[in-house]
Amino acid sequence: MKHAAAPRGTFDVLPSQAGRWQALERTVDDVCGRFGYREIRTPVFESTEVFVRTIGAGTDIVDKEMYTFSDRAGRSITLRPELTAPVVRAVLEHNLLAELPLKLYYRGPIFRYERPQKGRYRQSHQWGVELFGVAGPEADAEVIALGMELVSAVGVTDHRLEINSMGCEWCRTEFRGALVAYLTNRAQELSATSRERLERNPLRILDSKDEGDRAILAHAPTIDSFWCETCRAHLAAVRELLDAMGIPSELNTRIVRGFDYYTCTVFEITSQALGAQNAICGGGRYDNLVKDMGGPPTPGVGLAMGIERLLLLVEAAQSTKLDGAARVDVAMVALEPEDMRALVPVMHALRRRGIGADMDYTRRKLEKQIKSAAESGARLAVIVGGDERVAGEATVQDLRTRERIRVKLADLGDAIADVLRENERSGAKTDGSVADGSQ
RNA sequence: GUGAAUGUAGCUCAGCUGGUUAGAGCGUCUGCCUGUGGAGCAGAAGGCCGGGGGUUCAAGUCCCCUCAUUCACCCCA
Repeated sequence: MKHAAAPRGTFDVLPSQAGRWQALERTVDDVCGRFGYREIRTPVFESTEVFVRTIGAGTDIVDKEMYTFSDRAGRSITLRPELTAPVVRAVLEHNLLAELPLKLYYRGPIFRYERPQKGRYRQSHQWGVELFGVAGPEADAEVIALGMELVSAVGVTDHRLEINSMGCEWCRTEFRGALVAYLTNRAQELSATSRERLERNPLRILDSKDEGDRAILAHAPTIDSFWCETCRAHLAAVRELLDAMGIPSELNTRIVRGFDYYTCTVFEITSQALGAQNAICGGGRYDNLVKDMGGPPTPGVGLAMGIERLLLLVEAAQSTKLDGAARVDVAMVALEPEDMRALVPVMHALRRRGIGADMDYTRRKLEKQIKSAAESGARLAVIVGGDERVAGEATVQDLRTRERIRVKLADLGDAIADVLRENERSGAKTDGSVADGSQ
Protein backbone atom coordinates (compact mmCIF):
# COMPACT_ATOMS: atom_id res chain seq x y z
CA MET A 1 0.00 0.00 0.00
CA LYS A 2 1.76 3.07 -1.27
CA HIS A 3 -0.78 5.63 -0.10
CA ALA A 4 -1.11 6.98 3.39
CA ALA A 5 -3.83 5.43 5.50
CA ALA A 6 -6.13 7.14 7.97
CA PRO A 7 -4.42 7.23 11.39
CA ARG A 8 -5.11 4.42 13.78
CA GLY A 9 -8.53 4.58 15.36
CA THR A 10 -9.88 7.05 12.79
CA PHE A 11 -12.02 6.39 9.76
CA ASP A 12 -13.51 8.04 6.72
CA VAL A 13 -17.26 8.33 6.40
CA LEU A 14 -17.68 7.36 2.77
CA PRO A 15 -20.52 8.55 0.54
CA SER A 16 -22.33 5.25 1.00
CA GLN A 17 -22.54 5.93 4.74
CA ALA A 18 -22.68 9.71 4.80
CA GLY A 19 -26.43 9.75 4.24
CA ARG A 20 -26.99 8.00 7.55
CA TRP A 21 -24.74 10.44 9.34
CA GLN A 22 -26.59 13.37 7.85
CA ALA A 23 -29.94 11.85 8.73
CA LEU A 24 -28.79 11.22 12.28
CA GLU A 25 -27.53 14.77 12.57
CA ARG A 26 -30.88 16.05 11.34
CA THR A 27 -32.64 13.85 13.87
CA VAL A 28 -30.49 15.26 16.66
CA ASP A 29 -31.28 18.82 15.55
CA ASP A 30 -34.94 17.97 15.31
CA VAL A 31 -35.37 16.18 18.63
CA CYS A 32 -33.25 18.66 20.58
CA GLY A 33 -35.17 21.49 18.98
CA ARG A 34 -38.48 19.96 20.00
CA PHE A 35 -37.25 19.79 23.60
CA GLY A 36 -36.26 23.43 23.53
CA TYR A 37 -32.49 23.08 23.32
CA ARG A 38 -30.32 25.32 21.16
CA GLU A 39 -27.05 24.34 19.56
CA ILE A 40 -23.65 25.52 20.72
CA ARG A 41 -20.40 24.88 18.85
CA THR A 42 -17.08 25.05 20.61
CA PRO A 43 -13.50 24.60 19.31
CA VAL A 44 -12.16 21.16 18.78
CA PHE A 45 -9.23 21.97 21.09
CA GLU A 46 -8.98 23.79 24.39
CA SER A 47 -6.39 24.72 26.96
CA THR A 48 -5.35 21.50 28.65
CA GLU A 49 -6.37 22.77 32.07
CA VAL A 50 -10.03 22.94 31.01
CA PHE A 51 -10.06 19.16 31.10
CA VAL A 52 -7.59 18.40 33.86
CA ARG A 53 -9.40 20.55 36.37
CA THR A 54 -12.88 19.27 35.56
CA ILE A 55 -12.58 15.63 34.56
CA GLY A 56 -10.01 15.17 37.29
CA ALA A 57 -6.46 13.90 37.64
CA GLY A 58 -6.67 10.24 38.54
CA THR A 59 -9.24 9.49 35.87
CA ASP A 60 -8.05 7.41 32.94
CA ILE A 61 -9.04 10.06 30.46
CA VAL A 62 -6.76 12.66 31.96
CA ASP A 63 -3.98 10.32 32.95
CA LYS A 64 -3.46 8.51 29.67
CA GLU A 65 -6.03 9.22 26.99
CA MET A 66 -5.66 12.87 26.08
CA TYR A 67 -4.17 14.19 22.87
CA THR A 68 -2.07 16.93 24.41
CA PHE A 69 0.62 19.00 22.73
CA SER A 70 2.33 22.34 22.92
CA ASP A 71 1.53 24.90 20.30
CA ARG A 72 4.20 27.15 18.83
CA ALA A 73 3.91 29.61 21.67
CA GLY A 74 4.38 26.89 24.25
CA ARG A 75 0.74 26.73 25.40
CA SER A 76 -0.51 23.31 26.41
CA ILE A 77 -3.38 22.36 24.11
CA THR A 78 -5.64 19.30 24.25
CA LEU A 79 -8.01 17.91 21.65
CA ARG A 80 -11.30 17.70 23.53
CA PRO A 81 -12.00 14.24 25.00
CA GLU A 82 -15.55 15.30 25.91
CA LEU A 83 -17.74 18.35 25.52
CA THR A 84 -19.25 19.25 28.87
CA ALA A 85 -16.22 21.12 30.17
CA PRO A 86 -15.77 23.12 26.93
CA VAL A 87 -19.45 24.02 26.94
CA VAL A 88 -19.21 25.27 30.53
CA ARG A 89 -16.09 27.22 29.59
CA ALA A 90 -17.94 28.88 26.70
CA VAL A 91 -21.02 29.54 28.80
CA LEU A 92 -18.93 31.33 31.42
CA GLU A 93 -16.82 33.18 28.87
CA HIS A 94 -19.91 34.64 27.22
CA ASN A 95 -22.04 35.10 30.31
CA LEU A 96 -24.80 32.86 29.06
CA LEU A 97 -25.84 32.12 32.61
CA ALA A 98 -27.37 35.56 32.86
CA GLU A 99 -30.68 34.08 31.72
CA LEU A 100 -31.62 30.80 33.31
CA PRO A 101 -32.55 28.13 32.60
CA LEU A 102 -30.08 27.57 29.78
CA LYS A 103 -30.61 24.57 27.53
CA LEU A 104 -27.85 23.69 25.07
CA TYR A 105 -27.00 20.82 22.75
CA TYR A 106 -23.92 20.02 20.73
CA ARG A 107 -22.50 17.43 18.39
CA GLY A 108 -19.07 16.82 17.00
CA PRO A 109 -15.83 14.87 17.23
CA ILE A 110 -14.01 13.97 20.42
CA PHE A 111 -10.55 12.49 20.80
CA ARG A 112 -9.23 9.86 23.16
CA TYR A 113 -5.95 8.01 22.81
CA GLU A 114 -7.24 4.47 23.29
CA ARG A 115 -6.74 1.11 21.67
CA PRO A 116 -9.53 0.81 19.09
CA GLN A 117 -12.12 -1.93 19.26
CA LYS A 118 -15.78 -2.41 18.45
CA GLY A 119 -17.54 0.89 19.03
CA ARG A 120 -14.38 2.62 20.20
CA TYR A 121 -12.16 4.93 18.21
CA ARG A 122 -9.54 7.61 18.74
CA GLN A 123 -11.65 10.15 16.97
CA SER A 124 -15.27 9.47 17.69
CA HIS A 125 -18.36 11.59 17.64
CA GLN A 126 -20.83 12.53 20.28
CA TRP A 127 -23.91 14.59 20.62
CA GLY A 128 -25.18 15.71 23.95
CA VAL A 129 -27.12 18.27 25.94
CA GLU A 130 -26.52 20.41 29.00
CA LEU A 131 -29.24 22.00 31.10
CA PHE A 132 -28.12 24.72 33.53
CA GLY A 133 -29.96 26.37 36.34
CA VAL A 134 -32.54 23.80 37.38
CA ALA A 135 -31.91 21.97 40.62
CA GLY A 136 -35.17 20.03 40.64
CA PRO A 137 -35.71 16.46 39.38
CA GLU A 138 -37.62 17.72 36.34
CA ALA A 139 -34.30 18.67 34.78
CA ASP A 140 -32.81 15.20 35.23
CA ALA A 141 -35.96 13.59 33.91
CA GLU A 142 -36.10 15.82 30.84
CA VAL A 143 -32.51 15.20 29.87
CA ILE A 144 -32.95 11.46 30.23
CA ALA A 145 -36.23 11.52 28.33
CA LEU A 146 -34.52 13.41 25.53
CA GLY A 147 -31.79 10.79 25.28
CA MET A 148 -34.31 7.96 25.26
CA GLU A 149 -36.42 9.76 22.68
CA LEU A 150 -33.53 10.13 20.30
CA VAL A 151 -32.61 6.47 20.60
CA SER A 152 -36.11 5.40 19.71
CA ALA A 153 -36.43 8.06 17.00
CA VAL A 154 -33.74 6.26 15.01
CA GLY A 155 -35.49 2.92 15.39
CA VAL A 156 -33.41 1.29 18.10
CA THR A 157 -35.41 -0.83 20.53
CA ASP A 158 -33.05 -3.15 22.36
CA HIS A 159 -31.77 -0.76 25.02
CA ARG A 160 -32.20 -0.11 28.71
CA LEU A 161 -31.88 2.80 31.07
CA GLU A 162 -29.87 2.30 34.24
CA ILE A 163 -29.83 4.99 36.88
CA ASN A 164 -28.11 5.65 40.17
CA SER A 165 -27.26 8.46 42.53
CA MET A 166 -23.70 9.12 43.56
CA GLY A 167 -24.95 11.25 46.42
CA CYS A 168 -24.17 14.80 47.35
CA GLU A 169 -20.86 15.87 48.88
CA TRP A 170 -21.96 14.69 52.32
CA CYS A 171 -23.41 11.28 51.68
CA ARG A 172 -20.87 10.48 49.04
CA THR A 173 -18.05 11.25 51.47
CA GLU A 174 -19.58 8.98 54.04
CA PHE A 175 -20.05 6.22 51.53
CA ARG A 176 -16.51 6.59 50.24
CA GLY A 177 -15.20 6.28 53.78
CA ALA A 178 -17.14 3.09 54.38
CA LEU A 179 -16.10 1.64 51.05
CA VAL A 180 -12.43 2.41 51.59
CA ALA A 181 -12.57 0.94 55.08
CA TYR A 182 -14.14 -2.24 53.75
CA LEU A 183 -11.76 -2.59 50.82
CA THR A 184 -8.67 -1.74 52.82
CA ASN A 185 -9.33 -4.80 54.95
CA ARG A 186 -9.23 -6.93 51.83
CA ALA A 187 -6.60 -5.00 49.94
CA GLN A 188 -4.44 -8.09 49.57
CA GLU A 189 -7.16 -9.87 47.58
CA LEU A 190 -7.83 -6.95 45.24
CA SER A 191 -6.44 -6.80 41.73
CA ALA A 192 -3.39 -4.64 41.23
CA THR A 193 -5.22 -1.82 39.49
CA SER A 194 -7.96 -1.77 42.08
CA ARG A 195 -5.40 -1.66 44.87
CA GLU A 196 -3.83 1.35 43.26
CA ARG A 197 -7.22 3.00 42.87
CA LEU A 198 -7.99 2.52 46.51
CA GLU A 199 -5.93 5.61 47.22
CA ARG A 200 -6.51 7.72 44.14
CA ASN A 201 -10.10 7.11 43.09
CA PRO A 202 -11.75 4.40 45.20
CA LEU A 203 -15.25 4.75 43.74
CA ARG A 204 -13.98 3.56 40.38
CA ILE A 205 -13.28 0.14 41.88
CA LEU A 206 -17.04 -0.45 41.77
CA ASP A 207 -16.71 -0.67 38.00
CA SER A 208 -14.09 -3.42 38.02
CA LYS A 209 -14.74 -6.46 35.85
CA ASP A 210 -12.10 -8.52 37.62
CA GLU A 211 -13.76 -11.65 39.03
CA GLY A 212 -11.94 -11.51 42.33
CA ASP A 213 -12.85 -7.86 42.72
CA ARG A 214 -16.46 -8.56 41.96
CA ALA A 215 -16.63 -11.27 44.58
CA ILE A 216 -15.29 -8.84 47.15
CA LEU A 217 -17.59 -6.08 45.94
CA ALA A 218 -20.62 -8.34 46.27
CA HIS A 219 -20.49 -7.81 50.02
CA ALA A 220 -19.23 -4.23 49.96
CA PRO A 221 -21.37 -1.40 51.23
CA THR A 222 -23.53 0.15 48.53
CA ILE A 223 -24.33 3.79 48.03
CA ASP A 224 -28.06 3.47 48.48
CA SER A 225 -27.72 2.83 52.20
CA PHE A 226 -25.79 6.09 52.59
CA TRP A 227 -28.05 8.46 50.66
CA CYS A 228 -29.22 11.41 52.68
CA GLU A 229 -32.92 12.16 52.61
CA THR A 230 -32.49 14.83 49.93
CA CYS A 231 -30.59 12.58 47.56
CA ARG A 232 -32.93 9.67 48.09
CA ALA A 233 -35.97 11.84 47.44
CA HIS A 234 -34.39 13.43 44.38
CA LEU A 235 -33.65 10.12 42.74
CA ALA A 236 -37.10 8.82 43.58
CA ALA A 237 -38.68 11.91 42.06
CA VAL A 238 -36.64 11.57 38.87
CA ARG A 239 -37.73 7.98 38.50
CA GLU A 240 -41.36 8.85 39.15
CA LEU A 241 -41.29 11.50 36.45
CA LEU A 242 -39.70 9.05 34.03
CA ASP A 243 -42.34 6.53 34.95
CA ALA A 244 -45.08 9.04 34.25
CA MET A 245 -43.59 9.57 30.80
CA GLY A 246 -43.61 5.84 30.19
CA ILE A 247 -39.85 5.43 30.49
CA PRO A 248 -38.81 2.46 32.63
CA SER A 249 -35.57 2.80 34.57
CA GLU A 250 -33.54 0.27 36.53
CA LEU A 251 -31.61 1.14 39.64
CA ASN A 252 -27.97 0.10 39.37
CA THR A 253 -25.95 1.13 42.39
CA ARG A 254 -22.75 0.13 40.60
CA ILE A 255 -22.83 2.94 38.06
CA VAL A 256 -19.92 5.29 38.59
CA ARG A 257 -19.19 7.65 35.77
CA GLY A 258 -15.68 8.23 34.49
CA PHE A 259 -15.57 11.92 35.33
CA ASP A 260 -15.12 13.42 38.77
CA TYR A 261 -17.60 16.22 38.34
CA TYR A 262 -20.81 14.22 38.68
CA THR A 263 -23.04 14.61 41.73
CA CYS A 264 -26.27 12.82 42.61
CA THR A 265 -27.99 11.48 39.51
CA VAL A 266 -25.94 9.41 37.07
CA PHE A 267 -27.31 7.19 34.33
CA GLU A 268 -26.40 5.11 31.32
CA ILE A 269 -28.30 3.81 28.33
CA THR A 270 -26.90 0.42 27.40
CA SER A 271 -27.43 -2.25 24.79
CA GLN A 272 -26.21 -5.81 24.51
CA ALA A 273 -25.82 -5.47 20.75
CA LEU A 274 -22.67 -3.41 21.17
CA GLY A 275 -20.24 -6.06 22.40
CA ALA A 276 -18.04 -5.17 25.31
CA GLN A 277 -18.60 -1.45 24.99
CA ASN A 278 -22.24 -1.61 25.95
CA ALA A 279 -22.97 2.02 26.78
CA ILE A 280 -24.35 4.28 24.08
CA CYS A 281 -25.15 7.13 26.38
CA GLY A 282 -24.02 8.37 29.76
CA GLY A 283 -24.72 11.40 31.81
CA GLY A 284 -25.75 12.87 35.09
CA ARG A 285 -25.95 15.90 37.31
CA TYR A 286 -22.97 18.15 37.98
CA ASP A 287 -24.05 20.75 40.50
CA ASN A 288 -20.53 21.85 41.41
CA LEU A 289 -18.94 22.01 37.99
CA VAL A 290 -19.86 25.58 37.07
CA LYS A 291 -18.68 26.87 40.43
CA ASP A 292 -15.49 24.84 40.20
CA MET A 293 -14.75 26.39 36.85
CA GLY A 294 -14.97 29.86 38.29
CA GLY A 295 -18.63 30.63 37.68
CA PRO A 296 -21.55 31.30 39.99
CA PRO A 297 -22.91 28.22 41.79
CA THR A 298 -25.25 26.78 39.18
CA PRO A 299 -26.81 23.34 39.04
CA GLY A 300 -26.48 21.39 35.80
CA VAL A 301 -27.50 18.10 34.19
CA GLY A 302 -26.31 16.64 30.92
CA LEU A 303 -25.75 13.61 28.78
CA ALA A 304 -23.51 12.50 25.95
CA MET A 305 -24.27 9.86 23.35
CA GLY A 306 -21.82 8.05 21.09
CA ILE A 307 -22.78 8.45 17.47
CA GLU A 308 -20.77 5.52 16.14
CA ARG A 309 -22.33 3.25 18.73
CA LEU A 310 -25.77 4.54 17.97
CA LEU A 311 -25.21 3.83 14.28
CA LEU A 312 -24.07 0.31 15.18
CA LEU A 313 -27.39 -0.19 16.93
CA VAL A 314 -29.31 1.26 14.03
CA GLU A 315 -27.67 -1.34 11.85
CA ALA A 316 -28.20 -4.16 14.35
CA ALA A 317 -31.87 -3.25 14.61
CA GLN A 318 -32.10 -3.16 10.81
CA SER A 319 -33.81 0.16 11.21
CA THR A 320 -34.53 2.09 8.03
CA LYS A 321 -35.17 5.33 9.88
CA LEU A 322 -31.92 6.84 8.70
CA ASP A 323 -32.04 5.66 5.09
CA GLY A 324 -31.95 8.70 2.89
CA ALA A 325 -33.99 9.39 -0.20
CA ALA A 326 -32.57 9.41 -3.71
CA ARG A 327 -30.18 12.22 -4.36
CA VAL A 328 -31.50 13.40 -7.69
CA ASP A 329 -34.90 12.99 -9.27
CA VAL A 330 -34.02 13.56 -12.89
CA ALA A 331 -31.33 11.98 -15.06
CA MET A 332 -30.44 13.84 -18.23
CA VAL A 333 -29.53 11.50 -21.07
CA ALA A 334 -27.81 12.90 -24.12
CA LEU A 335 -26.85 10.80 -27.10
CA GLU A 336 -24.53 13.08 -29.01
CA PRO A 337 -22.23 15.88 -27.85
CA GLU A 338 -24.57 18.44 -29.36
CA ASP A 339 -27.47 16.98 -27.38
CA MET A 340 -25.39 17.38 -24.26
CA ARG A 341 -24.78 21.01 -25.08
CA ALA A 342 -28.49 21.51 -25.55
CA LEU A 343 -29.33 19.78 -22.27
CA VAL A 344 -26.81 21.52 -20.01
CA PRO A 345 -28.81 24.77 -19.76
CA VAL A 346 -32.06 22.83 -19.42
CA MET A 347 -30.56 20.86 -16.52
CA HIS A 348 -29.27 24.03 -14.93
CA ALA A 349 -32.74 25.55 -15.07
CA LEU A 350 -34.19 22.46 -13.36
CA ARG A 351 -31.57 22.65 -10.64
CA ARG A 352 -32.26 26.32 -10.06
CA ARG A 353 -35.93 25.71 -9.54
CA GLY A 354 -35.16 23.13 -6.90
CA ILE A 355 -35.30 19.89 -8.82
CA GLY A 356 -32.37 17.52 -8.39
CA ALA A 357 -30.91 16.71 -11.79
CA ASP A 358 -27.73 15.12 -13.04
CA MET A 359 -26.17 14.19 -16.35
CA ASP A 360 -23.76 11.45 -17.22
CA TYR A 361 -21.06 13.36 -19.08
CA THR A 362 -18.92 10.35 -19.84
CA ARG A 363 -21.02 7.39 -20.89
CA ARG A 364 -21.99 7.23 -24.48
CA LYS A 365 -24.33 4.33 -24.68
CA LEU A 366 -28.00 4.99 -24.09
CA GLU A 367 -28.66 1.72 -22.33
CA LYS A 368 -25.83 2.30 -19.89
CA GLN A 369 -27.09 5.73 -19.07
CA ILE A 370 -30.66 4.52 -18.55
CA LYS A 371 -29.46 1.65 -16.43
CA SER A 372 -27.32 3.67 -14.07
CA ALA A 373 -29.98 6.37 -13.91
CA ALA A 374 -32.51 3.80 -12.76
CA GLU A 375 -30.07 2.32 -10.26
CA SER A 376 -29.29 5.72 -8.82
CA GLY A 377 -32.91 6.04 -7.77
CA ALA A 378 -33.81 8.81 -10.19
CA ARG A 379 -37.49 8.90 -11.05
CA LEU A 380 -37.34 10.45 -14.48
CA ALA A 381 -35.02 10.37 -17.44
CA VAL A 382 -34.90 13.23 -19.91
CA ILE A 383 -33.64 11.87 -23.21
CA VAL A 384 -32.51 13.87 -26.19
CA GLY A 385 -31.18 12.25 -29.37
CA GLY A 386 -31.69 12.40 -33.09
CA ASP A 387 -35.51 12.63 -33.26
CA GLU A 388 -35.87 15.00 -30.36
CA ARG A 389 -33.04 17.18 -31.55
CA VAL A 390 -34.67 18.04 -34.86
CA ALA A 391 -38.05 18.52 -33.19
CA GLY A 392 -36.67 20.65 -30.36
CA GLU A 393 -38.18 18.21 -27.90
CA ALA A 394 -37.16 15.72 -25.23
CA THR A 395 -38.47 12.32 -24.25
CA VAL A 396 -39.41 12.23 -20.59
CA GLN A 397 -39.50 8.69 -19.31
CA ASP A 398 -40.79 7.53 -15.95
CA LEU A 399 -38.09 5.13 -14.80
CA ARG A 400 -40.50 3.01 -12.77
CA THR A 401 -43.43 2.65 -15.14
CA ARG A 402 -41.30 3.10 -18.28
CA GLU A 403 -43.95 5.39 -19.70
CA ARG A 404 -42.65 8.01 -22.10
CA ILE A 405 -43.97 11.34 -23.21
CA ARG A 406 -42.59 13.90 -25.63
CA VAL A 407 -42.23 17.46 -24.42
CA LYS A 408 -41.03 20.68 -26.03
CA LEU A 409 -37.71 21.68 -24.54
CA ALA A 410 -39.16 25.05 -23.61
CA ASP A 411 -41.93 23.40 -21.56
CA LEU A 412 -39.67 20.88 -19.92
CA GLY A 413 -39.35 22.53 -16.54
CA ASP A 414 -43.08 22.75 -15.95
CA ALA A 415 -43.73 19.30 -17.35
CA ILE A 416 -41.18 17.70 -15.09
CA ALA A 417 -42.40 19.56 -12.05
CA ASP A 418 -45.91 18.31 -12.84
CA VAL A 419 -44.84 14.71 -13.27
CA LEU A 420 -42.82 14.77 -10.06
CA ARG A 421 -45.76 16.21 -8.14
CA GLU A 422 -48.01 13.54 -9.58
CA ASN A 423 -45.45 10.94 -8.68
CA GLU A 424 -45.28 12.28 -5.15
CA ARG A 425 -49.00 11.87 -4.68
CA SER A 426 -49.24 8.33 -5.96
CA GLY A 427 -46.13 6.50 -4.86
CA ALA A 428 -44.74 8.70 -2.15
CA LYS A 429 -45.20 6.64 0.99
CA THR A 430 -41.89 4.89 0.69
CA ASP A 431 -39.76 3.87 3.65
CA GLY A 432 -37.32 6.71 3.23
CA SER A 433 -38.82 9.01 5.81
CA VAL A 434 -36.03 10.56 7.81
CA ALA A 435 -36.88 12.58 10.87
CA ASP A 436 -40.64 12.28 11.11
CA GLY A 437 -41.05 15.53 12.97
CA SER A 438 -38.84 17.64 10.79
CA GLN A 439 -41.69 19.89 9.85
C1' G B 1 -0.44 -0.08 27.77
C1' U B 2 -1.54 -6.01 27.65
C1' G B 3 -3.36 -10.44 24.87
C1' A B 4 -5.24 -13.12 20.61
C1' A B 5 -6.62 -13.46 15.47
C1' U B 6 -6.13 -11.39 10.60
C1' G B 7 -3.75 -8.42 6.20
C1' U B 8 -3.73 -11.70 -1.49
C1' A B 9 -7.89 -7.62 -7.47
C1' G B 10 -12.78 -2.16 -6.14
C1' C B 11 -15.70 -6.04 -2.66
C1' U B 12 -15.95 -11.28 -0.46
C1' C B 13 -12.36 -14.85 -0.28
C1' A B 14 -9.23 -19.60 -2.32
C1' G B 15 -3.95 -20.56 -2.75
C1' C B 16 -2.68 -27.93 0.86
C1' U B 17 3.29 -29.73 3.87
C1' G B 18 7.95 -23.49 0.10
C1' G B 19 8.37 -25.26 -6.52
C1' U B 20 6.84 -22.49 -13.55
C1' U B 21 3.76 -16.73 -15.99
C1' A B 22 -1.10 -15.40 -8.93
C1' G B 23 -6.91 -17.79 -8.84
C1' A B 24 -12.56 -17.71 -8.26
C1' G B 25 -17.23 -15.24 -7.47
C1' C B 26 -19.37 -10.43 -7.42
C1' G B 27 -18.56 -5.59 -9.41
C1' U B 28 -16.39 -2.47 -13.59
C1' C B 29 -15.47 -1.88 -18.90
C1' U B 30 -16.06 -3.66 -24.24
C1' G B 31 -18.75 -6.49 -27.93
C1' C B 32 -23.14 -9.54 -29.52
C1' C B 33 -27.28 -4.85 -29.82
C1' U B 34 -27.90 2.43 -35.37
C1' G B 35 -32.25 4.82 -29.58
C1' U B 36 -33.95 2.05 -23.64
C1' G B 37 -33.00 -0.73 -17.77
C1' G B 38 -33.53 -7.69 -16.68
C1' A B 39 -31.09 -12.26 -18.17
C1' G B 40 -27.50 -14.69 -21.36
C1' C B 41 -22.98 -15.40 -24.27
C1' A B 42 -17.87 -13.81 -25.63
C1' G B 43 -13.82 -10.90 -24.14
C1' A B 44 -10.82 -7.15 -21.38
C1' A B 45 -8.86 -4.21 -17.63
C1' G B 46 -7.57 -4.48 -12.64
C1' G B 47 -2.26 -7.36 -7.86
C1' C B 48 5.34 -4.26 -5.46
C1' C B 49 0.36 -11.08 -2.12
C1' G B 50 0.32 -4.36 3.94
C1' G B 51 5.79 -2.57 4.42
C1' G B 52 11.03 -3.82 5.64
C1' G B 53 14.70 -7.39 6.69
C1' G B 54 16.23 -12.58 6.91
C1' U B 55 16.50 -18.13 5.73
C1' U B 56 16.65 -20.84 0.93
C1' C B 57 18.73 -22.84 -5.51
C1' A B 58 13.59 -21.02 -4.91
C1' A B 59 9.03 -17.18 -0.38
C1' G B 60 2.05 -15.20 -1.17
C1' U B 61 3.65 -19.65 1.80
C1' C B 62 8.97 -20.27 6.87
C1' C B 63 11.52 -16.66 10.75
C1' C B 64 12.18 -11.53 12.86
C1' C B 65 10.72 -6.42 12.96
C1' U B 66 7.12 -2.83 11.67
C1' C B 67 2.35 -0.73 10.18
C1' A B 68 -2.79 -1.53 10.03
C1' U B 69 -7.51 -4.07 10.96
C1' U B 70 -10.68 -6.99 14.24
C1' C B 71 -12.00 -8.77 19.05
C1' A B 72 -11.06 -8.86 24.23
C1' C B 73 -8.61 -6.68 28.87
C1' C B 74 -8.15 -1.69 30.91
C1' C B 75 -11.65 2.18 30.44
C1' C B 76 -15.54 4.58 28.23
C1' A B 77 -19.60 7.20 24.09
